Formats: sequence, C-alpha cells, structure tokens
Amino acid sequence: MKESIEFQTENKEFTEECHTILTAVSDALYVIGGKWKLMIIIAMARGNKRFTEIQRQVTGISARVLSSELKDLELNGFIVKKVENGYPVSIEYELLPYSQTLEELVNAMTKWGIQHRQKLKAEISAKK
Amino acid sequence: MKESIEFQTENKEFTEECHTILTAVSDALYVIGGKWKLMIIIAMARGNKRFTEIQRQVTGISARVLSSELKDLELNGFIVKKVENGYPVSIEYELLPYSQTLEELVNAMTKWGIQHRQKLKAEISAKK
DNA sequence: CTGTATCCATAACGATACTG
DNA sequence: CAGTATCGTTATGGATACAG
Repeated sequence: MKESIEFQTENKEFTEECHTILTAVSDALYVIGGKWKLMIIIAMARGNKRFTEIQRQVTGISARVLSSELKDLELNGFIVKKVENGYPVSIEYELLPYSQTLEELVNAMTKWGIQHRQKLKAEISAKK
Repeated sequence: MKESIEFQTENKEFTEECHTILTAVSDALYVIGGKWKLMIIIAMARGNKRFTEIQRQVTGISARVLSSELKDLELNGFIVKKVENGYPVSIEYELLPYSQTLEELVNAMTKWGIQHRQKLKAEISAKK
C-alpha cells in the first residue's frame, strides 16, 4: 500500500488513494486526537503513574479533564488502572503494550514540533 | 537530543526530557491539531487545489469551517492562495514547501490509523 | 490522594441561506 | 465557484467545591 504524501497531478487512482489516507488519518485523530491524549501517554511513558504525577507533568490539565481522558485511554486499550489494596489504597495507571504502537507517531510529532519552534524563532529574529 | 518514547524507571533527567517532549508535541498540536488541518493538507497534496475540490475530498467539512481552516493554514505558512485574474476569476490554493515537512508525521499517522482499524476489526470478529 | 459534581464560559461545528 | 452571515447546538474545558 502506498502511503506517502506526494505532490503530483490528478488522476482517478489518486482520489481513491487519497480517500484511504484521509480515512486512516481520520480514524487516528478520532482516537488519539485532541489536546491531551498523546501528552498523557508521553508523560506515562516517562514513568508517571499516579494521577497527581501525571497532572503535574502535563501542564495545564485539570483533574476533571484528566479523569475523563484516562477513562477514554483505558477504553481504547492504551492503559490500565491498577488498584492496590492497602492503607491507604494505592492507585496507579500503567501503559499497555498497545500504547507502544504510537511510538513512531509521537517521535514524528516531537521532531516536527521542535523544528517548527526553531522556524518560528528564526522568523522572529529576522523581523527585528 | 533523545526523542524516543521509552518505558523506564524515573529519575531527575527524565522529568526535564519529558517536559521538552511535551512542549514540542504541544507546539505541534497547536498548529496542526484539530479535526481538519492535516486532512486538508493531505487532500491538497493529492492535487486538490480548488475550494470545492477540497471540500468534496475532505468528507464532512462545511464551507464555513474550510474557509476558516484555509486562512489558518495560510497564516502558518503551509499554503498560499492564488488568484488568477480572468473570466471568471480562478482561485487556487497551493501547498508551500513547508507543508512537506509534515510528510513523516502524516505517514506515521496514516500507518497507525490503518493498523488501528485492523485491530478494531479483529476485536469485533473475535467477539462474534 | 484520587477523583466527582456543579456551574459556567468559550470554542467548535453544522445547517442554511445568501452574495458577488 | 468561492465564499460570508447568521443561528443554534454540542463539545470542550476551567474553577471551585466537595467526597471517599
């Protein structure tokens, strides 16, 4: 299957191929789109397991939103909530193996975000 | 710079590194996040240049939203609006070279979306 | 600590109609 | 064809308080 984004003239095959790609990207955005989901997974991949830890690491997220996002992520098979009985009860969230399938995507986005910030910085310097 | 998402024990360095990654991803999401921007760029990379063409290809987008998104994309240096005087006036949107920097990200997302859909299909089959 | 409940503000979006 | 205007709806998220 051809997946590269390319610049080319139109023909009938491209419309179908384009549709395939758009559907795939739409599927992905549906599950991991939005402001927080990838960031939560990244924070967890760095060892943050507790609710408060994650909230501290993911700057700006409120408890209400974090709670809701964690439920979504659990439903979609990225994480699991583990409750350890004891005094007090200890609750940890853990990444499931499926979250590792996002590694390439996260790396690509990180790389792009870094270069984009550098581009903006360069543009601002140029204007002075 | 280390950018991989990995599963490891905590230490002081990770917190900083995590913050770097989260900032980068947050930057990226700010510019290309949301439901439509990547899809519009993909449609355009497949040769769609006219407003109506893009709207037809990006299923479900309204004229109002497309218009607004195109303005954002132009502001951020991804596309340019070209007006050819003539009868009637012809308007085309073209990708700028900067949009090609998204290729790796789009490929990763496409790949992930395809495998995710297959995973869902497999799970549904398994339940029957 | 780990959330939930409530309230409120804003953003995002869809539908429709309309203009040059 | 390429949008804009208007309206209404839903989604999203922040703030605060509160509960187990």
